[in-house]
Amino acid sequence: MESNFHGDLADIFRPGSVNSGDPPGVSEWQYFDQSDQETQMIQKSTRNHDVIMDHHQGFGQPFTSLLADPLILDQPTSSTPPCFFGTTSLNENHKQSPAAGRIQLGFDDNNNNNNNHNHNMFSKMLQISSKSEIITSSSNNSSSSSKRSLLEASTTSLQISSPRNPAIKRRKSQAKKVVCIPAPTPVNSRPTGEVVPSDLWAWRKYGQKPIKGSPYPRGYYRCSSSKGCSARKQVERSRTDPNMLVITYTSEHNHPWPTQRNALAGSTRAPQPPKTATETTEQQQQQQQQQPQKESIEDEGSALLGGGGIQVKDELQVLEGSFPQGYRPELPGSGGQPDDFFSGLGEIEVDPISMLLNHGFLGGGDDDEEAENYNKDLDPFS
DNA sequence: CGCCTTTGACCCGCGC
DNA sequence: GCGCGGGTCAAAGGCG
Repeated sequence: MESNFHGDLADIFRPGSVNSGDPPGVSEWQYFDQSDQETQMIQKSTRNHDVIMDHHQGFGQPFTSLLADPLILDQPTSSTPPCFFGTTSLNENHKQSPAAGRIQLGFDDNNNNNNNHNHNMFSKMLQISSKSEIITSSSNNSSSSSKRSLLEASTTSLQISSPRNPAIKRRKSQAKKVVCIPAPTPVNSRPTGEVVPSDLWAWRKYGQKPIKGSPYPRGYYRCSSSKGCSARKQVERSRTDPNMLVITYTSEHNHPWPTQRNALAGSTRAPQPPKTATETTEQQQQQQQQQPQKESIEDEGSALLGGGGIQVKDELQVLEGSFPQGYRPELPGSGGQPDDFFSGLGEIEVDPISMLLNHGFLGGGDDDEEAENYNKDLDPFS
C-alpha cells in the first residue's frame, strides 16, 4: 500500500485487508491512486462497506484518522457508513457535466429513512463516478425493495473516478474530498437547527454563495486553527436529498492538531442571525421543527465546521473521546448543548468507550500510531 | 481584544 | 473574446 502512496490528495483508501488486529472493516485499507481511478472504477458491494479516504494527513487528520472514526467504520449496530469519503478533483459534484464526477446516493430517495438519522446515520452511501451528478439509488433501476435490501444488507457501493486530467492545474480542478453526512432532522438539530458532527479543527466561515440550480447556498470555510493553514471546506446541502449535507474538503492542514482551540475564542456562541438574537431557544426550536427544510445551510455548516458556538467548544472537550478524529454527529437529543449531551448518550447504541476500544484507541488496540497520538494528545480520559 | 458571521464586490476558471 | 458562475476577499458589525 505504501508503494503507490503519493501523498497527495488523490490518494484514497478503502477498507481492504492490510492490517490485522483491527475490527473488521476498520483496519484494512487499500489506497487508490487517483491516476488509476479513471480505470479503476470502484463499484463494490460487500458485506462490509467501502470507504474511500485519504491515507495521509491530507485535509488534516480527521481524514487520516477516519481509519478509526466510529462514524465511518463498522459499527456493531450499524453496517453502512454515514457517508462517502472520496477524492475528486471536480468542483461541482452536482453539476451534470461530462467532466464532473458522479456521486450516487445509495439511499432511498424517498427519504424513508430520513427520520432515522438519529438512529441510523450510517444507512446512506454515495457513489462517485466520472460523471458529476448526484443521483439517488431511486433514480436507478433499483426498486425500493432492492434499495432496502441494499441498506439492510449493510452494503455500500462506491464508485470513484478521477478527473479527466489528474493534474492539479487550477483552483477548480483541485483535488477535493467530498463527504456526505446526514443533515439534521428537527429533532436532531440544535436550537439553531444545525447538526454538529464537527471535527476537531476550527473553521471560520469566509463566504457563502448561492449555487445555481440548488436552493441551498454553499458555505465556504477555512481552517482557523492555525494561521496560514490552507485547509478549506465547503458545506452545502445535497440537492437530491436536502437531508444530506455535502462537505467538500480542499487543501490540507499544515499544522498539527489543535490541542488548544484558541481559534475558537470569540466563537463561543451559536451562529445566529441578528434577527433571531432575541428569540428564545424554544422559539427557535419550534421554528426549526416547523420548517426544517427552510433552514439555511450556513448554520449547519458553522456547526459542522466547528465554526462557532459554545456548544461546539464544549463538545470538543467531551466528544473528543467519542469521536477522536473525525466527524461527530449531533447526538439524538443532545441539541448540541453540553448539558444534553449525556442524555443523548443514552440513545447511543454503542458505548463510545467501547468504540474506542474496538478501534484500538484506548488501551488494547494495536500500536497504531494515530491511536497513540490520540491517546496522548486528545484522549480526554488520559 | 480577538474571533466570529454576514455580505457585497471582485477575481478568475471554464464553457460557448 | 465574452459571459456565467463559483471561489475569495474584505469591510462591517456582533459576541464573549
